[in-house]
Order: sequence, then C-alpha cells, then structure tokens
Amino acid sequence: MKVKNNRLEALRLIISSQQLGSQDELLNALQKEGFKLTQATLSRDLKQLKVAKAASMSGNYVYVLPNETMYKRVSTPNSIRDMMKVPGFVSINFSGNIGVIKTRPGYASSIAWNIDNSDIPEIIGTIAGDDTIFIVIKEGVKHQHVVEALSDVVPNMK
Amino acid sequence: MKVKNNRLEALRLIISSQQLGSQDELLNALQKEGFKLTQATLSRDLKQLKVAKAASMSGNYVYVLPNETMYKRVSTPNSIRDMMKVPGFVSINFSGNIGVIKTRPGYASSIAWNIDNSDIPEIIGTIAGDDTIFIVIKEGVKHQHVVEALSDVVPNMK
DNA sequence: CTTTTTTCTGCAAAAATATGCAGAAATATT
DNA sequence: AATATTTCTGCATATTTTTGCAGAAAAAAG
Repeated sequence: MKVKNNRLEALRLIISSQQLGSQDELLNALQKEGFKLTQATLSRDLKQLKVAKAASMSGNYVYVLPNETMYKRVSTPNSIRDMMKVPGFVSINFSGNIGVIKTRPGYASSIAWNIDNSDIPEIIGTIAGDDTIFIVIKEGVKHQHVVEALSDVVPNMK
Repeated sequence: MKVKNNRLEALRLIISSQQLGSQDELLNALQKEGFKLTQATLSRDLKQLKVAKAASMSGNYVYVLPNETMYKRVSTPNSIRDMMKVPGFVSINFSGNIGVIKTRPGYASSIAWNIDNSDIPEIIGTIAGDDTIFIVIKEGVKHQHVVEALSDVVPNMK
C-alpha cells in the first residue's frame, strides 16, 4: 500500500520532468527507480492519476499530467460561432506572418476578442486598435488557412 | 484542403462538447455530421490537434483538448519557467521575428513598459493591448536568446 | 491471532490506437 | 495545360493499451 503510493508519486515526478511516449518507456523509468510492476499495473496507475497521452510539438507522443482546464466542456456546441454575429469587418490582408484586419471604427477590439476566444491554433496572438487588428500567425501556416479558420468566426469575411 | 480543415474544426467542437471515450465513438460522431473517414485518419487528426485521452472523474476515458499547461515540464530550458513567476505573465511564443506574450487581462502594458525600458538590444520595439504584447525582434536573433534576455528584465523573475 | 473484506497485481487475451506503404487528391511550378 | 511536388487517406498490420479473472497482499473486524 505504501508501495503503491510511492509508485504513483514517482510516476507523477517522472512524467512532470521527462517526455516519455509509451507505457513501456514509463515502465522502464519506474523500474530504474526500483519499482517492480507490469505494464498492466502501470496502465491502471495512469488511469487513476488521470494521466493523458497526447501528441507533442515535436511530432511524438508524450504522457502529460492532468489539469482542470482539460475537462471543461461547453454546453452549446456552436456557441462560439453564434456569438460571432459581429458586423464591422472590412478587409483582411497579410504580409509574411502578420495579418491585418481592417474594421469599421470601434469594432476592432470586439472582433479581436472573438478571434482570441475561438482558440484557432494557427493564430499566436492579436492586438487591436480602434479599426485595425494585427494578427501574428504561426510560421509556415498558409494565409488561406487562416482566412478559412477566421471565416467561421468573423462574419462577412469571404 | 477544405474538407480536412472542416473536419478538424468539427472534431474540436465535438470533443469540446461531448465526452467520448474511444476513437470509434468519435468516428461515429463525425460520420453523423456527414464526414467520411476511417479510424486511421481520425488517429492522425487527433495527433495533429494534439488531442489527448485521459481518465475522467467517472472512471471512463475521455478525449480532451490540449492546453498550454499540460506540456509544461519541470526541467524546461530554464528561463521560460522562470517567466511564469512574473505576475500576470501567461505565455510567450514566436513566429519569425515577432514574439507574442500573453498576459492576464490588464497586465500587458505594465509588462511591456518594463521591457521597453530595459533597453534589450535584441528587441526593436513592443506594442501592448490589454492581455497581449507584440515584440518585434532583430533579424537573426534566436528566440531562446530573447527569452533569456527578457527573464532578466521583469521583476520577480529568477 | 484468526477470519473476513477490500485492495492490488500479474497473466493472457481483447480492444483500441498508431503507422508504413501506395495510390489519390490537391497545390504549386514551368 | 502539363508536370512536378506536396498533402491526404484507406488498407492492412504492428504496436500499444485496457480489462476480466484469479490469486496475493493488505487492511479491517472479531
């Protein structure tokens, strides 16, 4: 019993400090720490700790510790889209990794808010003035992709 | 590729609104929305979206959307982690010669002020909104280098 | 100290997920 | 328009993960 708790604690520690991508790798790490167990038990441990496996930025899989945010569900599937009934969009243009949206005066920050809250992965961040929004997009992302993603969020875009 | 982007977007939507525990379930949900694909493709989509599978409170597995927090590792190439200690600081990302700092609402201009007044030669200029700062960096300067320089600037870091 | 009950674990097999490969589809180039 | 290049996808299969079951270990009860 003491053993199991120690093991779980060690497991958290390992996961929070290393990037391991399969239960076998985790198993090895644990065994290197002196714990004796099988992959089946590890699977149960992971379930209990609510550890998740996700793709990492580097294209591999990694085990990650849980956090509040990840269990949040939205009640209305289309709410984001519905909230985006904001008129005021005028144009969008790009230069390199920067997009510039022109809006009618006063509308920029409200549209930018919608963009920020739509969590489009291609967009790193936005800054709004009164009638202009700057958008920094991820390197390598095509402008057209951004436009398509945005068009779900900003009415009158296409 | 319009189809794939729509599919990915639908997938996010489904995951953010329902609690589904296997790729088969996700697959059904997508097909009910009119998308035609196999489990193999779904697996790749999930990898690309960095969706993770974790145990839920109710003892089942659920697919969850990714978030910043989950990729944090204790031994991160130091300073980014140190930056997390700055009041209001949320995250920093780069795209080309632009850095984007996300802050808690209202903190952007104060953090930007610190940066501006620190005379970091690698930084050409900043502009701040309410919760976002854009930083234009000198051509050819490494992102990590900027992060390190920044970590010396803002109070309570390190 | 026994007996009973609950928790934990390995084994083996089932279930679920990831991926190499080759062709299809879409984009970009000339 | 024709060709070259890149991205996407299904199929079949390898790999990984989960779980039912039965016994071992631990905790609780008597």
